[in-house]
Amino acid sequence: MTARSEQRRGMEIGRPCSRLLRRLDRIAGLSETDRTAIANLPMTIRYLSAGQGFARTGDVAEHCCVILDGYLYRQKGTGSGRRQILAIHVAGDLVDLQTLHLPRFDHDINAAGTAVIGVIPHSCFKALLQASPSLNEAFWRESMVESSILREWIVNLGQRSALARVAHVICELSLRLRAVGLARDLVLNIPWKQSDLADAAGISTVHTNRVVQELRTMKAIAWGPGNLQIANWDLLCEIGDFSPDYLHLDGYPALVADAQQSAKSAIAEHLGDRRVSA
Amino acid sequence: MTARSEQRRGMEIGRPCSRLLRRLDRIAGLSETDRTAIANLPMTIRYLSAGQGFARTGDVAEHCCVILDGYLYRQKGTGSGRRQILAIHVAGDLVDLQTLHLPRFDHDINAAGTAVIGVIPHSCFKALLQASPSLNEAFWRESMVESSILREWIVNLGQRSALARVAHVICELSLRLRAVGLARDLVLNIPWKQSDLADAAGISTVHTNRVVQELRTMKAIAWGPGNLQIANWDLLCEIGDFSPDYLHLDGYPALVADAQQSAKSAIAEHLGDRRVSA
DNA sequence: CGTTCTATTGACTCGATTCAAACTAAGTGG
DNA sequence: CCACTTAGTTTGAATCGAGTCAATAGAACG
Repeated sequence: MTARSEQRRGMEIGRPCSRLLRRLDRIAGLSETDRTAIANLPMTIRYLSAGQGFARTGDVAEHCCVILDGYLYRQKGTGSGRRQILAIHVAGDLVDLQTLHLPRFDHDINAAGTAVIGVIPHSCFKALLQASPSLNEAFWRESMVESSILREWIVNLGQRSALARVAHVICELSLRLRAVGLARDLVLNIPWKQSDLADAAGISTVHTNRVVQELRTMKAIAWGPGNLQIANWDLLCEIGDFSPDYLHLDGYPALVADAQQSAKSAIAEHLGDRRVSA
Repeated sequence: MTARSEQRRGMEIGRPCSRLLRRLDRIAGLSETDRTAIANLPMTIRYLSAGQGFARTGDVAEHCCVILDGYLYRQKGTGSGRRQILAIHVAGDLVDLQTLHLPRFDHDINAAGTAVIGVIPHSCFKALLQASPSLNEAFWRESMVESSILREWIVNLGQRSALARVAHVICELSLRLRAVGLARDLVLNIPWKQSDLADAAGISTVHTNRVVQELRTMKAIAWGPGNLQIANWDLLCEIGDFSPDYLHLDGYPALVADAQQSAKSAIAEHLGDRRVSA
């Protein structure tokens, strides 16, 4: 574990649910009661090592979890031994709301890189939902947005070229991180291998490499070890046929505009290249 | 509109929610109160002509609907003018539960062939959910199963060959129909064009045609105008890498076994003649 | 300093797309 | 009843995007 990730981690643990709160608040508008209810949820902090499994197909869940730091991803294997990444979850995401109502897992959940999660028993969650109609509503919304993202992934995998798929995944990840206050400067901290990106985009590892190189050549991204910088947000969106509607970030008025601002300064700062004004 | 579909329709309208009830009951076990509550939902019957849109991207929904007869499908277009079918809904499905919590559509919903739906105002639905915890639970489950299906589609589009994709879609459709008492004999009444199947499987129309022919040659299916017969269920499942877990049909013990039975008798009865009577 | 994991490259192959044309079935109207 | 239309299916040929296999280059690690 690097010193940097330790530091990040320490920062986060101080206010475990801050990112979750921020999001729910923007989505549904929480009352003071709701906020304290969430803050007081009995939560066990758990550290996951890189790639460690959190749930496996067939498991019966008795807990939900909040991601405090790092990434979790869902994956499913095929009969022929391939795997597909189904969803990527970032800090502040509530993973496994669905197990409240469908406790048996039909896919795996793993950590991408090291991650810190807060584990909360189902019983507490159910009590919370019954007690607060507004939280109930907020969680419904979260679930529906998750479905919406799944649908966009279907479009991505079904209709777009390899280049567009990869660009799209990066755009989404970036915007979702910014929605919880991360990656403001368009630099994403990603512990992903290219093969992970490949399994998310449904293309081979080798081809992913070629696509990444092409995105680099186009000066749309810069990919260093452990972090990925978006060098040209507009261009990346165009390549990826990305439009943020499906994320339903209604509560984030200036987020997309922000992105363009940051993109411009990022380009000015880091590259000095002017390839696109579209 | 053919005489036959009129007849089917007439049958169905008599007990509008029977398929829905059947399903919810198996999923969650309904009380008598719940059953009457659902049966008494104020519902406007609406007939959709083939291909007619029910909702369009950007619409703000004030109703949910139950499919009484026929199929509805969700679709989304890309920037380059292609479209992807995101989900297929069959009789008994509750479409748009999500709009209760996320009223703005981020995709279109259309009828495949003619369809009959029951339209129910959001307000009535919300009242229902508040009044009955068990129905609330049942609808949560329905939503979660829908998500699970979306995830399987992601796997399908991301990792499987064209042949497998098409086979998989057919397997799923067949099993979901049987779960509401339709297509018992493995003959699916489908008003689909091959181009629809193509957009669901994320492959071109021409290639879909070749795949369909291959499935025919393998004696896995027989596809006549307006109906599709599964000639060899086991084979089709194998080709499509299909395993029904993700449908969470826990309440349907003998369904899959049934399928094999019906398959055998269906083959026995119909093998040889190609235009099967529904 | 070798071991190991990941990224990169090159050559070859193959599945799937595209374009274009022919064929079929089912209306439609004279 | 037949020519005309239209929608959908089927075929063929050419092309291309992406996969596979195999080897090399770097980076990280103990």
